[in-house]
Amino acid sequence: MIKKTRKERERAARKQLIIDAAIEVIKKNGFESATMDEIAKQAEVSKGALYLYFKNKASIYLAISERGSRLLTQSLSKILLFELSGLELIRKMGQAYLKFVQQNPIYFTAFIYYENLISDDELFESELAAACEESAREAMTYIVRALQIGMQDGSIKDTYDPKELGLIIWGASKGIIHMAFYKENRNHMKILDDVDFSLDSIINNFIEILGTGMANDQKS
Amino acid sequence: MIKKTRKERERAARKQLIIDAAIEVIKKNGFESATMDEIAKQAEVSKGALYLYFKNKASIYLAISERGSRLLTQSLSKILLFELSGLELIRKMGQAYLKFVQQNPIYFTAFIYYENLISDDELFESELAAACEESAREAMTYIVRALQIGMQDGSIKDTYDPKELGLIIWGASKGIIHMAFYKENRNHMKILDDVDFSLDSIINNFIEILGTGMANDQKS
Amino acid sequence: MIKKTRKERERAARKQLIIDAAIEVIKKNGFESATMDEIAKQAEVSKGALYLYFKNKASIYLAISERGSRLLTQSLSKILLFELSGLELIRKMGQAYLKFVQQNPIYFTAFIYYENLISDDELFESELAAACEESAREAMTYIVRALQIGMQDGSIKDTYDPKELGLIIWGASKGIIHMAFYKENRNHMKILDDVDFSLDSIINNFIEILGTGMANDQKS
Amino acid sequence: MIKKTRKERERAARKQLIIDAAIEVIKKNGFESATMDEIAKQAEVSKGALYLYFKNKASIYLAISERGSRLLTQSLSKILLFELSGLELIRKMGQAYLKFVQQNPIYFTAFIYYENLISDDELFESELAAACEESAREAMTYIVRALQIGMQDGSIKDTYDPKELGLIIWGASKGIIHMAFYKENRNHMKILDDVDFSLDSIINNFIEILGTGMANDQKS
DNA sequence: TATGAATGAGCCTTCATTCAT
DNA sequence: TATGAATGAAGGCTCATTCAT
Repeated sequence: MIKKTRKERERAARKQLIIDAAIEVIKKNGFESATMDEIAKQAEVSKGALYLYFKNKASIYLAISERGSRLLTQSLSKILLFELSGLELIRKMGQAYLKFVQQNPIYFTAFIYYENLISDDELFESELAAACEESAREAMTYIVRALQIGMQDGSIKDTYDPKELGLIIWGASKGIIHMAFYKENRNHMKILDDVDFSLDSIINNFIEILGTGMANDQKS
Repeated sequence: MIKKTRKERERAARKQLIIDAAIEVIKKNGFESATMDEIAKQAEVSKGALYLYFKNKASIYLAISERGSRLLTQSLSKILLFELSGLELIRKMGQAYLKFVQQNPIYFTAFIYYENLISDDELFESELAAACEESAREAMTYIVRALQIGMQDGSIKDTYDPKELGLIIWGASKGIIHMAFYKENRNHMKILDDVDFSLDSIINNFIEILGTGMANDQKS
Repeated sequence: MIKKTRKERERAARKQLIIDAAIEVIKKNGFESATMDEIAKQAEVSKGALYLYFKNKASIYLAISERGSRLLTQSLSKILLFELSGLELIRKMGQAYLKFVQQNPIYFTAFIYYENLISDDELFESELAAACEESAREAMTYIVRALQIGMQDGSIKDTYDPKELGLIIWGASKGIIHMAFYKENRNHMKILDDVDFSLDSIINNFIEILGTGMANDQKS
Repeated sequence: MIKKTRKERERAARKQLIIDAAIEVIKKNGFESATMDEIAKQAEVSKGALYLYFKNKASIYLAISERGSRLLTQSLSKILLFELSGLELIRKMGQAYLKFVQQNPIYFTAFIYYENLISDDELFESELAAACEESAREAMTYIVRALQIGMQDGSIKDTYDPKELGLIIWGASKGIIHMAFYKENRNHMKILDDVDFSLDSIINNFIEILGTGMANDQKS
């Protein structure tokens, strides 16, 4: 029994090493130009071995996405442990998202690439894709939970459906962070150069706006 | 002089035809699988001619992005002509953005693809890339103008820097619309399946939240 | 001594199991697409074990041929036991050949494949190849015997050399049966579609022609 | 008009050159081990150019078969021009078949390989495959014609259906010649070593047997 | 300016065989 | 004897780009 479990562990560990290697290679040249040869070399493994652990190149990329989704979702899940108001939880989640993307830019790129990959039906029906979707749904649930908490503790309006609100926050945050991400990692996107504010400032202001609105005097 | 100008006009027209053809091809199979052969055939032009008008394949893709940026920016520019409050202008701009993406999904995909392309420095320094950036900056300016108008007419809080606020709106809208786009065009992204709300509802609510905030009773 | 013999018996038995497995795999997808992995799995044996019993993949294929040759030869050998005229024996042998191929199409395909394999000198000099050749020679001998019997009992002309005649019968039968085989097993070979006659009819007529000739009135 | 025709002629000529090259390569190492690289090198053409003229590796092989079928059929067709009895025509056709195979062994191997190739449906439905089938049918027709002539001039029994008889002759000849072919081209097939008779003798005797039968006194 | 045939580097994937355990 | 993970050479095919005409 133990023996089998050890084998499985080793196999899983090897898969992780390959994913690590793939990430390294992608960091250098991007997703499109990464080759199986390079990944194999980086992983110090034969090219054939890659196919022992992954069905094909796309599967490796999917696995990167899956790991990223999992890590991000884990990080969000821990925020719910804090004793904070719902609004504060949402704020913390936004910050966690930003931090995650800043520390793991490759995963964010993978998320974007993922959306291309799963146009392929076969891939879409794979276990890994299912895991990605499940992670995303889980992350979404944490956001909705925080919103529901906020609606109960009075920190968040209860005039919106929490699910729809969650979706809005999710999508908008992704957009903001995507923008922030490009500002930090590439030297293009000149629009961003006109504005000097730090990303943290932008994110914080974004969350504040989400909270209080940008309209003046909305009560009167 | 006139002769040369006519030649230039013809050349520009031919470029547009090639871009049209490329868009048609991409519509069928996506960016990654479009080939120069197909584009040439669709444009009813020889493959060699493609290189007479564009430096390489990436340039064609860049040109698609550029055209998309220009069209979107034009559409935003016209909104400033309306006699509306700043907040209303922003709302209208959001709706225009959504409409543009819904009617021209290919350009939106091109924007995303563009971000990949310009990792290549040589491309980044091209005229086309400059035009893209310029369009984006222009679009951004229209948003900032609308915000400034709103701050003057009192419909928008003046506690934020209009540029930063513009950036936030721009990024967040892009995120929301990206999400909406995938929900409409692909049948994956299971998170979205849990929520039934129409895109219009999501966008409108997003804009409303931007306007009024989602926090409850923040004055008291 | 006995111990060793048992080991040998077990080894031989295992070889047979592997051959069985290989045949099953080949039945599914043909010779060219059968892989050692599949054969090992089908044989419920490790891939490494395959190489304990056979030098390489070609050897397995050779072994299939060898078994086929042996079975066919056995079936021919039994015909000599009948108390029939030489001509009748030949007829019976032809029918036996047809029956064998119909019941064991895989062996027939293996014979054809075998002829490709033994282009490789190393393989050609193997024990298995020798066994194949020996079986074929044996089968040939049975045919020649039948012919000799026929020449003695007067049912077959003695104007031909029995060996040469045997060769002719052997080759021609193989051709007829090959054709018949393809007609049954594949849906191509459109020439065959123009003719409706049953295989049995063709074979029987072939044997009759061999016997009586197709020329008219050759005596007068 | 002429210009287009010339292009087409050049294209056809280039195709023939590639087929020539493929034949050369196959002569050296057999069908299975010939590679596109080698064929390209032999044809003094880039690998990519191969795919300009042929869809596939299989298509090249098919084209070899097609050329072989055409040549053989042409050679058979000319025999019908002779003023001979039907039986003599058949005999001449047999000899022509043998001569063809002796002079162009590669085509004969191609015929055998062809039967493997067209298991693939897509290939089977190709134009080239249709041409092969058509050639075979044409060859068959010539044989049947000769038989019909023989039945009219009294040189061949009219008790058989000419089509069925044609099929029998076709299949049997192929078998004999296949055997003869291996005897000449490979150094295996030890059965054949026991018999010293020349191929011509075997073929001639085969045709004679077909004509007169091997049975003694078949009238009584 | 226009053509499209030709190029050839490059990629993913397969699979027979080996070898440490 | 048995395993099966690992190897790595080999192969078919694609396609952006070039260049002779």
